[in-house]
Amino acid sequence: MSFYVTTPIYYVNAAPHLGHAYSTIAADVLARHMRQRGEDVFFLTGTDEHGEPVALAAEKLGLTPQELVDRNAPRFIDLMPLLNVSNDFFIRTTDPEHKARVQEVLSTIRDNGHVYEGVYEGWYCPRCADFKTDAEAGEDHLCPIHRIPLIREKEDNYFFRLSAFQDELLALFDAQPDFVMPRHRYNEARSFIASGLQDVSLSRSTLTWGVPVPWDESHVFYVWFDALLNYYTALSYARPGEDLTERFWPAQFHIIGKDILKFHTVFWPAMLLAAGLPLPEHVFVHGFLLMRDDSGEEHKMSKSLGNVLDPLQIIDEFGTDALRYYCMREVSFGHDGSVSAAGFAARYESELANDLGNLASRITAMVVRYRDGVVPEVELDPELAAEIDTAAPEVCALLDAADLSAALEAIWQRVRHCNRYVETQAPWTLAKDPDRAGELDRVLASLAEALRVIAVLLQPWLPESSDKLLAALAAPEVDLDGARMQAGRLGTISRLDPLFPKPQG
RNA sequence: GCCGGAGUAGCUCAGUCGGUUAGAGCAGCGGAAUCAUAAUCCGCGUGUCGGGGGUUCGAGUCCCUCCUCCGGCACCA
Repeated sequence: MSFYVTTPIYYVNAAPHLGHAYSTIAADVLARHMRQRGEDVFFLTGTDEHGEPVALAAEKLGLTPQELVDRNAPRFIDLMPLLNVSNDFFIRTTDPEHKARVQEVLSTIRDNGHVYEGVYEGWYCPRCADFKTDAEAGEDHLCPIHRIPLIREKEDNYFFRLSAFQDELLALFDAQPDFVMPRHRYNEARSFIASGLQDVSLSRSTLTWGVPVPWDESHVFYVWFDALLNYYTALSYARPGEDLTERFWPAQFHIIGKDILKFHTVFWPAMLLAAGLPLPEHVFVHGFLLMRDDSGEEHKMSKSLGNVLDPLQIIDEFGTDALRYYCMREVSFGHDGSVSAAGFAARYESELANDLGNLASRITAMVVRYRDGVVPEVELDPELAAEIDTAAPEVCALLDAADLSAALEAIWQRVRHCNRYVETQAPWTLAKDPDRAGELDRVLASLAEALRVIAVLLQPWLPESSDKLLAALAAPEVDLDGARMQAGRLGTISRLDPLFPKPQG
């Protein structure tokens, strides 16, 4: 089966921050997991490069918009290997293939009768050269930036007949209760639709930085229509000479943040309906990571506070896996949650270093010490096997629902279980009594195998550490079929350097 | 204002269709062990499950009401 998962495309105007990393890591965990299951996976991320903010920023810097995006896009492209993200393609909405495809799809929507010419009327700031929302204009109709009076202006626009899709969207939501996840986001989206949909502008005539409207070159498409289509257009040109659309469309999961819910759960399905294209299966809306400073105050992430938990610094000091783990572990996926430097340090030390790192360390050390690294070929402890073997199906079920944090917790329960098993079996005691060599064989073999299974299960979250662990066990297979006791072959075990070394001091 | 979510141990949270003495992790206190990155394991909680009322043999779980916090109520990407 095919599995297509996407991240939002990131607006090139901002510098990459933890929020970008969060969405991307989440999608990567899903992609990696599905590959382990043998699915035909395509994982897309990219940058959103059109629209007014880019045009304005470029002007300020004395650059063309294209120069600006060419300068900024690499910051996001380079972020992917840094996070050890396994995306299959990186789309830029300035790609000529994307633009051509956007024009095609939107022309189809027009041919299908869902576009009309109209007049957009709103509060306009001559200094910003832009319309303000009613909320921004406020009751006094002043520009929130310049504090000057706004002018009631009109602009010729093409409109998308969003209102015509209200009933179809409601029917979609009723028929597919998991179209938007988690449930509270589904409610939010549905109530927005039920409250009544208005038509939306599809084009801008005051702006030139965008995809030209093919039937009227004096307009460019409003950036959201161009941006959303990336999920669809990318498949047509990601592989030169090959169109992957048939193979991967529709997507199984769009992973997005809650700030762009409306566009992905209302506009996007309506556009696809208008174009006669199949709809994605799930839009998963995650929450925000709130920064907690030393005084315990919570803040939404921003550039000025970005240094409270700097992802690049974490990667630098503790490695990519530590960042990936912390993001997926600390915050229940789908909810907002607090992150902090102190929280990171606590989880790194107690969970990565002490629970997992030390477990790997003690098991490999004992097999080397007591059996020269050779895992005895004996019957495994059925009780431990039963505990370990229930993990893979549990993880699969949880990840089918994109519950990334619960799945990780399910694995961690096995990590803790293994540490308890070591204590209750006390292999060091067995080792002192030659008559109990058989018992020791069984304990060591069971633990080594359990550790292998855990390493396979953790691969989507901790790809680097999982590889190291499996290398030390001389059992490199990561297919999920192997995530059962005695489903893999262990080679001669070698000593393992600490997976998560503690900072000195 | 309207709609939706949340309020459970010091902290972060789990509690599926209402059913046995309400759970986990962390932090704290006490102990055991020594294979291991001094890591691990065991034991220890008088929690008004936000307040009040109701339904029920039985409610954290359902209904009503009140309080507090958060989100949405559209063209900022």
